[in-house]
Amino acid sequence: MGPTACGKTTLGVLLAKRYNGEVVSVDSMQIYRGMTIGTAAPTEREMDGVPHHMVAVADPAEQWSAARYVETAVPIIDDILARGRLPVLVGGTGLWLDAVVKGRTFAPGSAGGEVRKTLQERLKREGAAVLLDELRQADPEAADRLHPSDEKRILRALEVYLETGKTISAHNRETQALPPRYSAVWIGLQFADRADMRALIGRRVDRMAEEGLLDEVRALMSQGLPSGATALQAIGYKEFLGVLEGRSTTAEALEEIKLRSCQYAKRQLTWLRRNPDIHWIFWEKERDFAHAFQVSTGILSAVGVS
RNA sequence: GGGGGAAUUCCAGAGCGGUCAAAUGGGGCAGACUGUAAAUCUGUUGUCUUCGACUUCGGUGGUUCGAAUCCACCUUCCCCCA
Repeated sequence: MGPTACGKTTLGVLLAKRYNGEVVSVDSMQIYRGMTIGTAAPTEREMDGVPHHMVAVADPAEQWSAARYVETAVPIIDDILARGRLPVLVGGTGLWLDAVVKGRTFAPGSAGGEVRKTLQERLKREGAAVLLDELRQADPEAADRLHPSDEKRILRALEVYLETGKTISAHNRETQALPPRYSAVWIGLQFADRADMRALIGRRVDRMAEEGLLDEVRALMSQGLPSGATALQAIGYKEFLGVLEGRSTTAEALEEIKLRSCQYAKRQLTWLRRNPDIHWIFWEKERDFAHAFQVSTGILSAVGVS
């Protein structure tokens, strides 16, 4: 794992080939169909004959979530293991990665549910402070932990309580106590110098445009996506949508995409950095896959993977 | 050639004699994160070892107890008339 553009896809395939493995993508946007260019999803050629799972398996109009991902991916991973092969999880969506590997469960509560709808309306009408007070009655622990501006999480915490009668704090405690689902070897990629990462992201975004990102966005929109679709949260798509609608120029959109991508990469690093189990490989200037491959196999053989 | 306007901390942009190291936004940096996570939220951002001290608001002088704020000149940029 690692931030965008760090070379996860390539290294993943190399390792899968070496260890008789199959790649399982852990990426909240690559799961959607028709978003190959903008999410830098692996192409047929990049896959190089290695089976890939959880890439382009979902309708972009659908609402996927971490929980749904886990439900779907775990049987696939188990199947790979049952066939005596090695699952190589490749991805940069931190929450999803942790949820799969560490075996965490999510409290119920559906996105389209009544409870949420009601809460959303109340949030709009009464404000977050009121909901936070209410949460404090049921779950003072969560209320203390949450920032008053963190509307999303206040809402969710309250939702969990109303839906299940159990506080989200209690749920989190229980799920964190569960043993990890898999004993994974974590390998992380990142640039030693942030400027090099930025440069590469810049080049990659330019290439996306050349490869026809605008057409991809147009095709996606012609399917009539709901305006709130999760897929449209993807960087690159929302910006190019603005170009299609004449709100901005291509040049402006490209700058915006580069910026957002760099910021996203930074957030990914923040998430990953707190995982003490990750073996980090640092790129100096250019990405050197031969080197990374060598280091990775060294790490893997040290823990007995062959 | 004549007339007018502007120069502010990384950027944009407030401030228009004291309460200004200087609003606000952006960017940067750091952090959080459990059914939207490529999303969302938070902190911080002149220097120094804290109370605090010190150096900043194009440049140089001046007025004043006191200036980013007033005056003069200089430099650069913009606009208008020729």
